[in-house]
Amino acid sequence: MVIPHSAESRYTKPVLVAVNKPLDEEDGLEKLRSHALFRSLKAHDLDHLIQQSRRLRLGHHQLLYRQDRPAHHFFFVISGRLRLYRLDSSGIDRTLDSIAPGDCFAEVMIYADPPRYACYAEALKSSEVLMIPVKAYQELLNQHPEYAQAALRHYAMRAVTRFHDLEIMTVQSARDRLIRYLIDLLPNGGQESGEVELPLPKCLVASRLAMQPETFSRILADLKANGLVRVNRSKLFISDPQRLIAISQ
Amino acid sequence: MVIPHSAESRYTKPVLVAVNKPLDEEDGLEKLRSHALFRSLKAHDLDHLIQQSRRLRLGHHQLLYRQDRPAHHFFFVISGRLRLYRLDSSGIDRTLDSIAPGDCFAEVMIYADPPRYACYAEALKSSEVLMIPVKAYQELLNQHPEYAQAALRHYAMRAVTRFHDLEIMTVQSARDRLIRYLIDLLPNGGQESGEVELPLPKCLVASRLAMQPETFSRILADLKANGLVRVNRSKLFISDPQRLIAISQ
DNA sequence: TTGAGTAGTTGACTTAACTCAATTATTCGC
DNA sequence: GCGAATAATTGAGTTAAGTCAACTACTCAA
Repeated sequence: MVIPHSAESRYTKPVLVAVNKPLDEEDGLEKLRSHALFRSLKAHDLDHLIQQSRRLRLGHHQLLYRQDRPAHHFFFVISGRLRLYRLDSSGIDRTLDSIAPGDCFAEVMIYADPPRYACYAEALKSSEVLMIPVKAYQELLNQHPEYAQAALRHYAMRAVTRFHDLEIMTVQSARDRLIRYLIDLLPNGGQESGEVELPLPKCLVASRLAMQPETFSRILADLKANGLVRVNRSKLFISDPQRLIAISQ
Repeated sequence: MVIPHSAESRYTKPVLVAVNKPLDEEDGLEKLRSHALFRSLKAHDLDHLIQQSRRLRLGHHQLLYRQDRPAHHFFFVISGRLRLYRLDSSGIDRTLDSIAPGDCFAEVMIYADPPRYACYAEALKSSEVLMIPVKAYQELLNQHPEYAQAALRHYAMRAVTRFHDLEIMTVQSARDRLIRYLIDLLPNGGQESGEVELPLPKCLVASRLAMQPETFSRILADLKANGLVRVNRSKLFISDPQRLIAISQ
């Protein structure tokens, strides 16, 4: 599936707009402080890191960075939502992840010299991110090696998350992949009923799950017809996750 | 697909056999020294770590560790080959990775308390591994925080590798997933022709690529009939990777 | 508020991949 | 080296999911 807007953004230089207002509590400073990567940092060190960072505003569908370009920064999402995707030689767009406020991201091929981004990152709606220089963070780690522990744990966890994503994708039927994807969106891993919001537009969830939008739509319609989910735009109410899990086998 | 031997090993306590012979140059000590996680270590520190580790021999299909069990060790492969897989509630076995001599592994859910393995690990043939206590490695990092840099890079790279694996799995056609998998096995990323050896038996490569063994066999037969690959047991000769890439779009 | 463009749905038809079954190779322990 | 067990291949029939097309429902920007 070729997504028009991303094919277009491929040829658009990202013009990044800085926001000069400093980060305040309402802007997610609290979320930043409590992020796994930063919560072990002394206030003074975190402040210094923030001072070396820039706050950016991204418009709807605006490109933040490109696959294979040198990666001098990583990012913290203040507001909005982004998606990570890769393009292959035929221009097919594969959505691989979505990023919510409070997340920190940038898949970087760290052994390349210079390190390069492993994917494109694009805002799904108007968003704000904090652009943190890798160098500044590395200097901080050099000065305070005890901080590296948190970074190590963060990356180890990320590797396991991707490993889990990979497991879902080895499920052969489109229907079962979708069910497992929905269950994973539920807070307690499907122990109790709940409402989930799709982190991506439906056509991109379909891309993420290696199926056509039509197939996604039909599977969801079928689950709805069987009383397994109630659908309201991008919000899905799952009344009985266990029943959903049961039919996926 | 339920793989008989793994369903069986599920109920078999892994009886790990220690090898008392110390690691020597022929046993992959050189490979261990040059591994990304260890090459920055001073000889003395690495020796101490090895002394705290145990060398294990694994028989064909022997289970090394189980998903969700406490993870007190990680592993370095001296010889043989292992696979990582997960089992779901219906007993379906999903092969997610294979591990070769010289690799270091253990996907660990590090935020769990205690940390737990994120998958099963099993020897594909008789193998030897070095079982390294996580505690010993962590103590080493505490004493020499500069070593954490290497670990951080290793995990960051692992996350990117899994991200790339995920990308392949978002390819919708079984044929194209197989082609991309083969291209990735080639040394230069498909720039030049070469022979690749499947790191897993064909039925497990099929599982890894979310297809049936029959489908795998038919696709390979078709590629062979079109002169795109020459097949000799688990060795495949790919004479023109670019042509293979071209037909996968 | 309107209209253009994108996203989502549904139907009809086609095809890739699955399933089941039978047969042939391989592997590995004895 | 033999024989049982597992892995791989091939055929035939079925089905899930893709494709193409038409239509509807949003969204966003002028």
